[in-house]
Amino acid sequence: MEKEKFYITTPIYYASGDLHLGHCCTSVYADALARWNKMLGKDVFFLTGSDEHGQKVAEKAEKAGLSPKQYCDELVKKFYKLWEMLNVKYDKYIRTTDEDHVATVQKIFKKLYDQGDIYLSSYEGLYCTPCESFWTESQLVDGKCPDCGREVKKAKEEAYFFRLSKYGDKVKEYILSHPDFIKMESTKNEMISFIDQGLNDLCVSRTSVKWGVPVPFDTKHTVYVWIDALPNYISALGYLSSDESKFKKYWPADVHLMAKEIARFHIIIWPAILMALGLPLPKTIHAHGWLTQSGVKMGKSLGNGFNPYVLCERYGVDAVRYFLLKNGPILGDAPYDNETFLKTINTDLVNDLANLLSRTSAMLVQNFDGVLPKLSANVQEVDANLVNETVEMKENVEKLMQKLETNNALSAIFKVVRLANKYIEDTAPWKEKENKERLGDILHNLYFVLHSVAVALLAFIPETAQKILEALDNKDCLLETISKEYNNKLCGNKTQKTALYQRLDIEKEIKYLEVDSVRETEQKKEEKSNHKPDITFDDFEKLEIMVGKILTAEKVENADKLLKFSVKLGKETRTIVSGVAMHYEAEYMVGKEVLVVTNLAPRKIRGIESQGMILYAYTDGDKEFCFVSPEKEISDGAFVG
RNA sequence: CGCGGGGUGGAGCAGCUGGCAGCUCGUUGGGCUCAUAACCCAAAGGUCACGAGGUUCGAAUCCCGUCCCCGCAACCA
Repeated sequence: MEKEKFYITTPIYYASGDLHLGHCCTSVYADALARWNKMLGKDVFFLTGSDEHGQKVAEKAEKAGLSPKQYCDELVKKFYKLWEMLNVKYDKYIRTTDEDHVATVQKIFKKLYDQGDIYLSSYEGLYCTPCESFWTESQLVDGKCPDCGREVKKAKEEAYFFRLSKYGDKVKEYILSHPDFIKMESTKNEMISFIDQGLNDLCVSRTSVKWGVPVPFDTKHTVYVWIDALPNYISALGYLSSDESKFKKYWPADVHLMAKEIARFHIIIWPAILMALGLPLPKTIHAHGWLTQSGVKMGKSLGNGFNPYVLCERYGVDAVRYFLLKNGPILGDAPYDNETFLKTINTDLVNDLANLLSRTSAMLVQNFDGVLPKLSANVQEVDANLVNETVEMKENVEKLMQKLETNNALSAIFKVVRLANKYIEDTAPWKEKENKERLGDILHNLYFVLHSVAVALLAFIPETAQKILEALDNKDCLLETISKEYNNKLCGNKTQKTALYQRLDIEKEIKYLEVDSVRETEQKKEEKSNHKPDITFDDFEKLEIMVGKILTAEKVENADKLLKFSVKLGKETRTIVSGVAMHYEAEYMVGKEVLVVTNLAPRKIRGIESQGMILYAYTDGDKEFCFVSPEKEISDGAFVG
């Protein structure tokens, strides 16, 4: 009989910078699910990889003085290293620069074009010639290119489009008729309402981006991310290649795992592409939440991602894996902070698990020279309860893993660890030194629990689980061993006294980690402190800055951030709109003296003409923010220079 | 009326296909000595945002209204 298959994927991470703890969360999560399903005897295929095309990668490479491919090659080495470090054991690592992937993408593109699902049209927007970039109205700064500050002009670019609009209803219908398709109810609602807003056809090629897969029949275009990155899930299996055996075996995917910000692409665009190709859709898409710090998403763009390399090196892989699988954002968002991380490790892994092994192994060594005695026939109620709970644990974990809930599965396992610690209190083995049979039974049952727990943990924290099995001198690692029958026949293994983890000095470690993150943010600051280019005195002279007195202030309707001021500047009074509603109450501003740039070209904001700009002082991300006032009261209309 | 998520003991969360309010940490008191100052027990602590609102024999859980937080969108000279 053929084995049941299980195909699980992570997203292919974008190769434009280092990975952070959030990426680790997805990958470790996927790894645990893959390992678990292997233990269930399934034929598992676990795919991960990297997305290496696009403008951003090309730019990064240029800055580093490398070709895009060289740049990716270097960066991807770090990715490999991270997954190796975290014991993420994938079956295939796909890179979008792989030749066979490129070939598949081109075939897909052609196929969709030939059948009319991709068509040539034009993309209209505002174009900056030197930067070779299109911008939308709202991206412009001062009506000019946000990158270089130069004029943009309306331009049309020839581009290929995918008929997404044609598939919206079908995708929606599919979502509604397949309750397991999207794990998270909230995500499901969001996606449906997104579809209901109406879908536009999707631009799937660029002529302005050179670093990408060339459109096979029109090579001045490159394939844009949708048709390049998303099909990795099937190109990795050899779809449309000379050998489709893997594709036939593993597709459709059982689980696509990802963080929620890319849910939309996987739930709407990807299924539409698959439908166009006439392929079955993945069974489950699970878009998990984010690790957050004080409510903010943790990521490289914010410069506050905690360094997974540091955490692994100092506390061990399994500490990180355990934390991510237990406290990570398996469903909604989850807060991360160093203290919670350290406490979780100390409490669960050290105090509960490692200590259980320590005390059990110590007693076995002291009283039986480590050799596990046979179970007697005198089973007491406490014994039976403990064994039953352990066997039940296996069933619970199986159910929870079926639902992809590693956090609850781990809770179920550690519940048994606690029960075992309690069992020791209840049976007080140290009082049974004279009664070898009873003492033997107690330790035997504890041994069984430890063994069962270790087996159950193999998917989650494999290194630790393996160490426990070694300490127990036991090589059986099948889930079937978590049973009464197995317990009954256990005996003879020679346990060694083992300390799995050292207790962490939390205060000391917090300091260590803080120092580390301070170091990191300082580096980031330095990188960011690029000053603007020098200007001449003449340039400066062009500015007219005056002291103004705020006469009235009110909130602008339908805009969260805007306040509308009337500002007295000597004889004249002007209307100025400013984006500070998040920082100041309107009433508070009335009567204040502020500095105003008075010769800035007027601009309409939300229908109101703003005739100048009020100056503010602020730090990165507006963490500190204030307006600038003269040191003492001075007549409004006074010049600043 | 833009879209969406959320408001549960000091902290972080679960419960939300309705039936005595639960978990981890923290706090207080006690126990044990096999174990890594670990482990075990007990206690305190919540009118489950608000509405003397609706449905129901019964609501944290379903419906309605209000307030507040957080994302996205809009907007930021």
